[in-house]
Amino acid sequence: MEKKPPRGTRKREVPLTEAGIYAAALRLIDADGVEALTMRKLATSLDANPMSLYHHVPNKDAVLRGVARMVGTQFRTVTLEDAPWQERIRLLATDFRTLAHRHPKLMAYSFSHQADFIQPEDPFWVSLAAILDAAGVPHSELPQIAALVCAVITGVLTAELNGALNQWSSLKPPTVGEDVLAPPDSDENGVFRLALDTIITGLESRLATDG
Amino acid sequence: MEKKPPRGTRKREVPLTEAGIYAAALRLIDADGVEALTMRKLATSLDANPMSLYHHVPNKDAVLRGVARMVGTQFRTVTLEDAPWQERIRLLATDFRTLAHRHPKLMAYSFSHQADFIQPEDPFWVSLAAILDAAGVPHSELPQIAALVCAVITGVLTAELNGALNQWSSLKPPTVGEDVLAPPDSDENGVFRLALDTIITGLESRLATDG
DNA sequence: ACCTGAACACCGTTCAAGT
DNA sequence: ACCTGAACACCGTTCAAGT
Repeated sequence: MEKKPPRGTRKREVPLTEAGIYAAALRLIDADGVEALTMRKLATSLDANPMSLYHHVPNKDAVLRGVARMVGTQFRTVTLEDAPWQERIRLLATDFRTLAHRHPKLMAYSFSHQADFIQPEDPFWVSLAAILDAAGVPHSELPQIAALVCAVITGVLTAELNGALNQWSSLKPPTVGEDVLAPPDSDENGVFRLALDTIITGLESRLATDG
Repeated sequence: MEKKPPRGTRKREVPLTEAGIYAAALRLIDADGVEALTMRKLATSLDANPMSLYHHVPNKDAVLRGVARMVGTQFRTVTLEDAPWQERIRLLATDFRTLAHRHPKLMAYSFSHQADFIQPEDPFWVSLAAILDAAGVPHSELPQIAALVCAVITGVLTAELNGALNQWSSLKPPTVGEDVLAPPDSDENGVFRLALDTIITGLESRLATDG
């Protein structure tokens, strides 16, 4: 048996690195939320002195941006060149949703606080542009249409992640009196798919009248 | 000329009240953002001791919720019973957008942090439910459809308020090389209206196939 | 009833000093 | 080059004491 060094002086097995700091921050965020992340707690979780972090990262905001970028990089989707664009956009959206569900606290934060979370070189944006192009969206309209799709997807996901979607869809229609109460946990999958189908149908009809 | 009392002991003309605290908080939020709001600064702006606030308000979170509720109460929209539901939903959305533009920092915060920001008795929700009912949405689907409309509107507004919409819609399509850069400030009005039109069209076609 | 000063347990970050 | 302790300028909130 080795003797454990006294608490607080235990040596790190791994040297402090930028990537290691982001990974530890992500663990804390997944567990307790972005607002509970503290440079001091982050350092403690790495067995480091709080001030040591500042040799690898300029400040807390950079940590949050770094974590968001790291997670964004993990996004993967398969490209189905031959499938209809409706199917492809559905797949893209659900793949993105899967990532959002893996790190809900971080993603909810990123959607609302980091306007540059989705970048032009990101696979999400590249795929989206390719799909809309394949669907026949004119180049002149493509940025606006892509922006609208992004906004709708992140908007519905935000509402889902923070519970608003669930609350709204359990409200009974206020005009009638004899309805039963909605089930305690209404189907969020359903509302997400509904939103997706609705904008896809809307885009379909826009493309039909254009061409 | 009256002699001003020395700095820091100037007497309040108005006694401290819950509503007065919310109003002062809103002024600070409009000016500097939610994250800059501090119980201590809030007290200073009211010429009060920081601790005096706690006799009218339980804590900072209650202040934020109170401010959000106060602003939410200000929402007004006219009811055009006779207009087609497409027109009515457009008007409801733009009225809501007007309110969001009046207090962008607070609304962006509320959308992402307060799942219960839109409540069942709020005029926004009541109007939305009435319009969808008039449009012929079956009662059984109404909560889900209303939730989807809420999520899309708040989602697009969030993206607009935090600048993401503008950034996304200025990205040039990544596949082509010879495009000119998008104009520095692309038309957000346009993207908002585009999103609105797209979900309205999507809903239209869903209602058509239902009936 | 309403207000207040002191205090507690935290923050992020700077800086001079150590190895 | 990397780490660290002390310190600074803040936070939200509790509590005992004042009027």
